[in-house]
Amino acid sequence: MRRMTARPANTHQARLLKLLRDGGPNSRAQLGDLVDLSRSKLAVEVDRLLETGLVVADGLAASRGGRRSHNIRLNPGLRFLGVDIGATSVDVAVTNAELEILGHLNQPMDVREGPVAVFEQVLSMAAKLKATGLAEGFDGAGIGVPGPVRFPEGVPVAPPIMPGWDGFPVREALSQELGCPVMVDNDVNLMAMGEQHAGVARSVGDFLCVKIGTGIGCGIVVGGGVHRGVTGSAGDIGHIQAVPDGRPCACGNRGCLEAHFSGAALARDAMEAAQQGRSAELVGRLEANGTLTAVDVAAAAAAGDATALDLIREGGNHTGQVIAGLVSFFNPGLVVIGGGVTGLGHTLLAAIRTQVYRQSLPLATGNLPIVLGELGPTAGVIGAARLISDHLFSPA
Amino acid sequence: MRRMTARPANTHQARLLKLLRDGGPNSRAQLGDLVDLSRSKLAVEVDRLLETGLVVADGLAASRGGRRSHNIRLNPGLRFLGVDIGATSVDVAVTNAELEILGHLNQPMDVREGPVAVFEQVLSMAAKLKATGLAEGFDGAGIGVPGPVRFPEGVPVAPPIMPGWDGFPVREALSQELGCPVMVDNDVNLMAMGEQHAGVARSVGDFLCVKIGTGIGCGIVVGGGVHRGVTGSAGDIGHIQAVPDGRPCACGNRGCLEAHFSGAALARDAMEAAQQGRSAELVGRLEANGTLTAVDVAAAAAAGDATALDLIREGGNHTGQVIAGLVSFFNPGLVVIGGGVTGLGHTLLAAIRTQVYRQSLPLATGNLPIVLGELGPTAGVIGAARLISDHLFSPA
DNA sequence: CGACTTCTTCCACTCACAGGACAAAGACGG
DNA sequence: CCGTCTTTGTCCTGTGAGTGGAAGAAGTCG
Repeated sequence: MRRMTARPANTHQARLLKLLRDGGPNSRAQLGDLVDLSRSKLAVEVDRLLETGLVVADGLAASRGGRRSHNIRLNPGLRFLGVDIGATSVDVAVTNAELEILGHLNQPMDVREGPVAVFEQVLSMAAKLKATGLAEGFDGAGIGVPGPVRFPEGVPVAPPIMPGWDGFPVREALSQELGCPVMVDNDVNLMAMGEQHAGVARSVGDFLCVKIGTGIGCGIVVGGGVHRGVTGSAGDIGHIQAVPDGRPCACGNRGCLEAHFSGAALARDAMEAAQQGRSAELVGRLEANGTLTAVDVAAAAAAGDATALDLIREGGNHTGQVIAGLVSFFNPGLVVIGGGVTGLGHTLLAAIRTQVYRQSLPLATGNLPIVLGELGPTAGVIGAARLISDHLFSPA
Repeated sequence: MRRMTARPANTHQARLLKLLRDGGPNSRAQLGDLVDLSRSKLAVEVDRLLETGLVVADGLAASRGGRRSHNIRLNPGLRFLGVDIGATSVDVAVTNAELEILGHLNQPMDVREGPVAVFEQVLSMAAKLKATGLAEGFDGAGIGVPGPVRFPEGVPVAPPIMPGWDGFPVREALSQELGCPVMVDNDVNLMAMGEQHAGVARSVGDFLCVKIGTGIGCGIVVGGGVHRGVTGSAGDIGHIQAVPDGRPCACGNRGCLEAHFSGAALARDAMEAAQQGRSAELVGRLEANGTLTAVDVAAAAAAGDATALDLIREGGNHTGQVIAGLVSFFNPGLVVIGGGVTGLGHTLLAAIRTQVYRQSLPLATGNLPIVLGELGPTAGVIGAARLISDHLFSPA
């Protein structure tokens, strides 16, 4: 199949495409109700979109009491590739133009192996998805990396946990390999966009999305759009001081949030507790696997292990304290907690909530939901697909 | 003089008005270079603006090598009132349409006397300014209050330091009294707008403006616009925890930034130091005045008093620590420090800078200026004038 | 089967705007 | 002082976007 290179010619077409993406197939008549255009104008723009092949006619809609309207949908052959590169694993998914996931692969991998090795992996995963017949090619790809990105160019800048990626032309390289447009962003921002598109943050204009994985980051959505900051490092809350004169952190300071709570810190704490014999549950798991990760802590907590619960609670307290500050500062309408450690679930959430509700002022917390992300590991890839579709569904 | 009630009829007119406000009088020809409009279109819109009286012709411009162009300027009779209600004083200023201050009054006053008393004061100050012949009436007024505001309605909500103002219809009441449109905002947001319009933040799209007065607040500018948060309490950083288990704060928590550093806290610390005889300078000032304020500390520091300098440094450290967190989170392009205690000047600034540059990551601080505000006590009133002019110079 | 709805297309009309032609006003060299 | 060139302002017409009415197409419902 030939890939679509068409782009909407004007804002009306862009608007229609986004309506069809977010609301699914729709009849011409209903589209007319949604956009404020005359029937004639609407017909012209829809016809042009049909010509470009971006949308297709799709039978007749149910009658609303008179003549039946024709259905319109985004071309069902359109395919986006969503890539979410985490610190320790890679997610690749294929979506249709409505950003529904058609196929999804996950593979453990260390980003520190460098861009070349990771790209090889990503491309082979993409090829595997293609081989299942889900796609014959991609109309666009979004990719998230665990570090700051100079957004317009799609290039990571000074990423602490992924040395070797600094300045690597991710966007250009991937675009070359895949032969389609590519957009690059921080993985946390993509998670926020994912939850905004298809998760708990639908219809919220200002919210924070805290991702607790190997590190800790925060997606900031202001007025419906992601705030990236002047150098692309906005949301980098892992190195906010949570404990004065606390533990040393890889960044050179002491007491950073990330040093006290994150997937990595939690694993370290669990190892320590096990070695000191403070938890039979953790000792057992250490002996079984030879090492411990955040997943083990989650399992131990689920089994009622007091030490594991304490670790999670303490981490939640630290995280909650930092979030409380951000809530006072930013006054969001929603806080989403996500990332690899959501398995820690309600113990973590409860600790965070307690801190935030205690420390922030009532006006800011009064009507502030603090919830777990809804999409789990798919948030990132959906956000990635959303990123590239936002780009492609905008006038050239 | 009859007041202008006209508003721009379309975005082109709004654009022209803002250009004339921010860039001063200009020739028709130069305006043509600045806005991307055909000469015919420009002429039509300028003519319409002349008809409404919002702008006036103003002689001939210098020749650019051919026929001389006609100058256009905002009606020099337009008058805006800028009101900045602080915790302990009130500023009222009259500006022309270019937001230049024509007259400015400042009066000590406690907001806790309530809205009725404060309004009486404000109106009498406005009348005094009118009496000097600066204005015969006002075309609009902006007003800042030291607490959260439900912006669209112009009503304070749950303001901690100004009980009695909760829900008071500031906008409506003042509009009634003055007979002109009024907009209300948080005083810190107005300070940010002031520095953005005429101060250090010109041409910066994303910045933070930290105001240290009786309390501490922070104006947040994102993409050129003020971020107010979902309940209007964004920027309320005074109650972020700066010292775990620190001093008790009026809000019920412990260790809030405001409890450790602010005009009020500084005065208290100085009193304590004087009573313990730790500083001859402060003791002298206490005996002379019967009490001590932040101004005394500033004076003592300027005289080289070690205790005063220590107090300022310690406060700066706490403030800097909080700001460091915000910088990591928000990644601004500039941080402005302002408010009543700018008299503490470079001692304070140095302490803040040290903390921020030490604690935040290089990518965020690499090219981040941290500077004192340029406008001092006029930032608020200029911001207030800017607020209402933005409103009036937008299509109705 | 006929009256009423709803949807789509067609067409004439309005309106915003661009851009060229031309006149007005000044600069500048001779 | 005069002619030529440049810049500015005005007038006018062409074009393309967009609206809204009319009429036809397709259905529903009693």
